[in-house]
Amino acid sequence: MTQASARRPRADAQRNRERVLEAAEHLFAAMGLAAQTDDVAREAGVGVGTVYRHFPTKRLLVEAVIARRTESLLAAARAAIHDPDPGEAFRRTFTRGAELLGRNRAIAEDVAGGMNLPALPPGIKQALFAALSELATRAQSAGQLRADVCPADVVMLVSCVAHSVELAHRFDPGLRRRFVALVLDGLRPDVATPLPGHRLDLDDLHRLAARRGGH
Amino acid sequence: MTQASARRPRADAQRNRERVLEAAEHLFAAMGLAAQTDDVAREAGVGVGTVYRHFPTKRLLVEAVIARRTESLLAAARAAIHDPDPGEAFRRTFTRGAELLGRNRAIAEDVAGGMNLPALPPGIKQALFAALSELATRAQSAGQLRADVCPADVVMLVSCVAHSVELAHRFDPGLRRRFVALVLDGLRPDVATPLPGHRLDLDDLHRLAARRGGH
DNA sequence: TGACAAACGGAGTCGCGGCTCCGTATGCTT
DNA sequence: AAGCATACGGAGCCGCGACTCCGTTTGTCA
Repeated sequence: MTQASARRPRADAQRNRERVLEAAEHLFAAMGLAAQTDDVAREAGVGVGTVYRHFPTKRLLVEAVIARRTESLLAAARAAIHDPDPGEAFRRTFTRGAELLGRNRAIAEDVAGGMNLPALPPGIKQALFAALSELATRAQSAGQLRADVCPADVVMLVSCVAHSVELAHRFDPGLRRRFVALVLDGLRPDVATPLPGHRLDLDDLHRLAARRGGH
Repeated sequence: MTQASARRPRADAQRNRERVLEAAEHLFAAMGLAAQTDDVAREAGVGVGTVYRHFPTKRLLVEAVIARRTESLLAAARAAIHDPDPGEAFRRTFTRGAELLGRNRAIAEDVAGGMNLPALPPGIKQALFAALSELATRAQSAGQLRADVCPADVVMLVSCVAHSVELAHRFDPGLRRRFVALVLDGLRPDVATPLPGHRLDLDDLHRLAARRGGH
């Protein structure tokens, strides 16, 4: 068997890794994915080489940042599943997610542009979407969410909220909140002009993504 | 005064310009703005140099294509202003616009990512947004559209529809239609949880865009 | 039909941004 | 304190895609 792991990393390495993550969080939140690795390095007071040693790819750095910023939302979403008022639980979680997106441009861009499903092993994004779907289904059973939306619609709406974050950034911060309010109104069970087309769940979404991705 | 214009351009030049436009329309519709100028040239059976002689910039080529594909929608939008049923006129025009976006990936990307307001002299995009705002206002006066949405919201919704086109392309064509239906439901006057924040009209939007653009 | 302006083609340039390489510095262990 | 693995820095590389330049071709007009 191969000589396994890992004595504890050197102190400066650990410190620098933390600095890089913090710099990346700031820059990505403020400038989105357009922030360059060199900028992150400068902000962290570190050379580019160091950034790439800790995060061999820009994508990996981005995902590390997203993971850190998303954990508590995932916890909240999972807790909300047992809320006695499923409609409210869904709306609260949806809104809270929107606010996270509003606070971090890079996460918004990532969710808007990709929601690219083959993410990290832990798969926080998938977990979040799964929890949100669960919340939606419960709200539907309670008659507090229109019955004809499906998990794929919810994912799409989240992606559109992420898109509205970019617009809000470019024009007016208020736009995002107004959009979320409009969407939630459109999701009420009483309006409900039946939606065209067919329902898709998260698995269908994965399958379709894989097919198109494979070209 | 300077020697003014323009004897008629050479026959091959005219022919090539047309070929380039047509190739660009096909490629941009199918692959979005990711289609490269070299591809357009190849598809047109022409050298890159020729493309750049007729359209000195990729952006100018894109805008020429958009202008061609958008004219008839603008005419329809303007005609709809005099429709006796303003609610229906708004919804029909909104839907028709969404379908145009669904048919042309590049236009969708352009509307989603930029809706960058300083466009060509004719300013087709502005004209379209103006007409759509007018339609919305009339629908509101007739009590067929919630009173608290404003022109900026409508522009944002269009941009989000454009975004949903990308998702539809990547996952399932049905997603766009479902999104449009959801949004139109959210715009009905009877639901109307009041929207947060303040109203913005198109001029505000221009002003804000200019301020941010100037950094 | 000759001559010349107009147009063509496409190899090459250029800027950008992600990433690598390697000579130097530094923390840890003995 | 010496030695070595680990980590650092940042100049430079490389691929990509928009755009240019110039030698060649072609339409037009006298």
